[in-house]
Amino acid sequence: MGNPLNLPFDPIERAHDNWSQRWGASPAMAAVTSLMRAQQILIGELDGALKPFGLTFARYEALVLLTFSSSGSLPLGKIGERLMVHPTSVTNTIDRLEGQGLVLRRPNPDDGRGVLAEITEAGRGVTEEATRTLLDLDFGLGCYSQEELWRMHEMFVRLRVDFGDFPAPAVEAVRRS
Amino acid sequence: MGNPLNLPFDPIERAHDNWSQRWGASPAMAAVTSLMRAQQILIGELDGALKPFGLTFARYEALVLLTFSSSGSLPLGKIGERLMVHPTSVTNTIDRLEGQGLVLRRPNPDDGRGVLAEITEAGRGVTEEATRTLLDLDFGLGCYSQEELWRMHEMFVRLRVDFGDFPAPAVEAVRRS
DNA sequence: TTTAATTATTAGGAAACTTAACTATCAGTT
DNA sequence: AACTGATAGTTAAGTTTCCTAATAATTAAA
Repeated sequence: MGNPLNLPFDPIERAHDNWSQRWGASPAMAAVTSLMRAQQILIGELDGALKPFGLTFARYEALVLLTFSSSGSLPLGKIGERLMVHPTSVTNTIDRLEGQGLVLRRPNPDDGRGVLAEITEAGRGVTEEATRTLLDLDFGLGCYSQEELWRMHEMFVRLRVDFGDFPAPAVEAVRRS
Repeated sequence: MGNPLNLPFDPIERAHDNWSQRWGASPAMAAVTSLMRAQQILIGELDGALKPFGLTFARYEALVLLTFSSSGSLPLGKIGERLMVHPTSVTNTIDRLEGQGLVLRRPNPDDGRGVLAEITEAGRGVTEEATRTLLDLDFGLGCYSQEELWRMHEMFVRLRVDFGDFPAPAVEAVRRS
């Protein structure tokens, strides 16, 4: 359902109009509904673009994260923390990437309980190609200007801080607005 | 993973900083990543709030849609169209709601192939209660002002139009900004 | 040192999406 | 009137991500 709908009207606008008559205008209801749809569209777009590489956006993010590490490897727990996904999802993600030869598991020398995921050369290659593809796509957000994108990002920072992802950033970090 | 992360830093900001060093600043990358996280937080919040009613946000939306209809019933296909979900997901959603006694299936008198989902009295009651709960929650968006929420909504309208959900709205529809 | 916490995996299940095949029925054409 | 093609809904199999809970191994703290 990431596909074009081609409806003659905006179903969210119409839902909100009906909603207003019973419960009063709720910009929050309109915003949350259209945010959900936007996410659905974008994940469809990104996953579609990554399909030729055998990747999903989640798996792509894991690969990119590994390339950021100087050793090319990270404990699985760290990966989950950084990507904000559940430990069982990390296991699954790394399972797949390992099966594709883009990553390999090694015991963590610093922690006998732990496991490192290490990106392979093939993994690095795929990451580069996939990144070029996504950049060409503007990550699906080509209809926005740079300024709008930063504004959107900062809008979400507020939400994420509010829900306890991390402490409110220092003021200088909001310079780009 | 809709839970608070309580990290000492913003993992998305950090990822973007690393990203910038290799591929250059990409506000689109930052925006899409934080949008995904925002969606994850919000769906967790909404589903959590609806759990006491035995609902998910998707099932709640289906109920609300039915209450909007004068007859309290709609063909399943229409439901999928309005909620922008896949036909097989509609079948599943209505299966669940029917199992809970909130909805019942009837043959569509106007189309021998079709099926109507009709909301029950129990369904109407649950919808009212659930709605009050979500309104109290501001749909998880309590950290924004009304103006910001409309701006956010309109931002997503642009994306949705761009991806062919529906034709660009007339200018008067953007009056609230 | 005993206890408690952490790391990762496994298993079972929910929810939503995808593709594909299938039944019925409708609608347009010849 | 019959044939063809499209539509409505279901079913099935498989993917993804989440959840809870249990487990084994190891580490850290009391």
